[in-house]
Amino acid sequence: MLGLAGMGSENQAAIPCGNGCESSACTHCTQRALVAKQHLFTHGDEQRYIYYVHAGCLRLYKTLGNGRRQVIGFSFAGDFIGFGIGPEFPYNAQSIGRSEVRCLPRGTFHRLALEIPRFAFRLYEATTLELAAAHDLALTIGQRNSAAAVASFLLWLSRRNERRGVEPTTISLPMPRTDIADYLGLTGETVSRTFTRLKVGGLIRVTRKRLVQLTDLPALLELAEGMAGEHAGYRHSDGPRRTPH
Amino acid sequence: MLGLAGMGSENQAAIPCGNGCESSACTHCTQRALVAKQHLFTHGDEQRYIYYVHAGCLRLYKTLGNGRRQVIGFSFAGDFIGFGIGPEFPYNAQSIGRSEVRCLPRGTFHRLALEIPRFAFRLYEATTLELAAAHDLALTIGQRNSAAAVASFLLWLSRRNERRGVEPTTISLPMPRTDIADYLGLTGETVSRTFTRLKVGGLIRVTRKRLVQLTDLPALLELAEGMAGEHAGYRHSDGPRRTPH
DNA sequence: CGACAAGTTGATACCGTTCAACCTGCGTGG
DNA sequence: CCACGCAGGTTGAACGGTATCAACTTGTCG
Repeated sequence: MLGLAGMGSENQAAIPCGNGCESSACTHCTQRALVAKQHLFTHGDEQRYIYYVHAGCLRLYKTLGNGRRQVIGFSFAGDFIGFGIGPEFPYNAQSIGRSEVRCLPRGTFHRLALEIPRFAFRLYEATTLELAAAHDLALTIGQRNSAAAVASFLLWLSRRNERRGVEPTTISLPMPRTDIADYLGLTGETVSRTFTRLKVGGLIRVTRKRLVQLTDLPALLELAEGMAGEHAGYRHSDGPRRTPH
Repeated sequence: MLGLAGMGSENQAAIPCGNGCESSACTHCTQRALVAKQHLFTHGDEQRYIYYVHAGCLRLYKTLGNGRRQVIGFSFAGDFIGFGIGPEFPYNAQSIGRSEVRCLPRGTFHRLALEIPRFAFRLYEATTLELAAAHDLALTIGQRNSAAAVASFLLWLSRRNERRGVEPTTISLPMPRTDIADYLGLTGETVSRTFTRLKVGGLIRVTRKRLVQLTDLPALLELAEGMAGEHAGYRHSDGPRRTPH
């Protein structure tokens, strides 16, 4: 019903729009193609549409007055962007490479929500999943060290693959290192260094810079929880420490 | 209508329950009194109720395998706790001091949502506000240094006061320093040091440890945005630096 | 009052940042 | 087709903000 079937991502709300976006909400939708680094919208823009990513990948981010940037999420094909009720977008959405989005007029979207309870309930559900993802992000940024943060990032993408029936140990990273860094509250250099340490530790294998193979999932899981045991491949530097961070 | 009037907090969804919780959702609600440090629920508990904080203050937090804790929010009187659709709570809710909550059976809550579109839409709105707060938290933890983080925390409480018609320059902190620390991704010691630096800088005045007066809002706003100008009271240590953090 | 939790302050260590140099890969245009 | 250019990525050295550990002070509640 409604063409809003299930959820896909835990990061961006994902309500697959059926085969080709033929849901009732999509009746009057327009398309938009974006080139690399082009913004779909920026912080403060009037919220006119809710977007559905048909192809490509976007980064969602907020900035501070001094220019520092926090990536708050990535939107992949099949994800929705722009749930929210304020008059303006509270963050920026920018295409990473080339991408294609469908624009659903906010008005009809919300009218449907008020007419059809199940529809509104689905919006509630979807937002709830995004909220859980945002809480996980806070946990990662605030409490995980660089290794744990990168590990949990990779595992997140792995679980995402799994949910979509894709091989969960081979991961493609559409985004540059700096995006991963600004997502995890680190710098590009630190992310790069962490990748190589995971690599020499035998936990991952990197090919073509945007392709990663997870070769030791149990170790990655332990790392992500901050339980960097002595047994497995990865050891932080030299000598054990009390409480790393 | 419905007894669900407006929003109160940007942190926890706040739909004031009217005067005394006489909304239709509250028809069969039960009460629960909590003492200091008592948990309302913990991570993994079955989600049976949605809670309404009638008095007191709770901390919501998640933990890592190694024991590190991330506070993801504070729930004050008038806030709701426990929106979400999964079978289990994805975080812990613990009373800070003494508090009192009303328990709304999740089933009737969701049944109402499916029967009454406006109700479901309100849930969607409320969750959306929580999501924005979670994104702000990620920005704070990931990109603000300790001074900026504490400043934005105080300003958040100030705005909260303002919205409730309370004096926005006098702030009470029901939570201990360690909670603020785990909320901002810092340690209690760092929070304490930051408070005293703000104090000697003349930006705040601290009385009785849980009461703060904001004596220089413009400077706090600049600090929170990372634009620690040379003019105002607060200067980080000695000598200017390129990009602090 | 007395005990214990919470908060402050100090000394030191270190993880991640910063700055810088270099490498790599890919798209563009001569 | 190769040369060039440049963004993205890696690696190194040094600095510094924050964590850690520890001692002490303050506040609070029974």
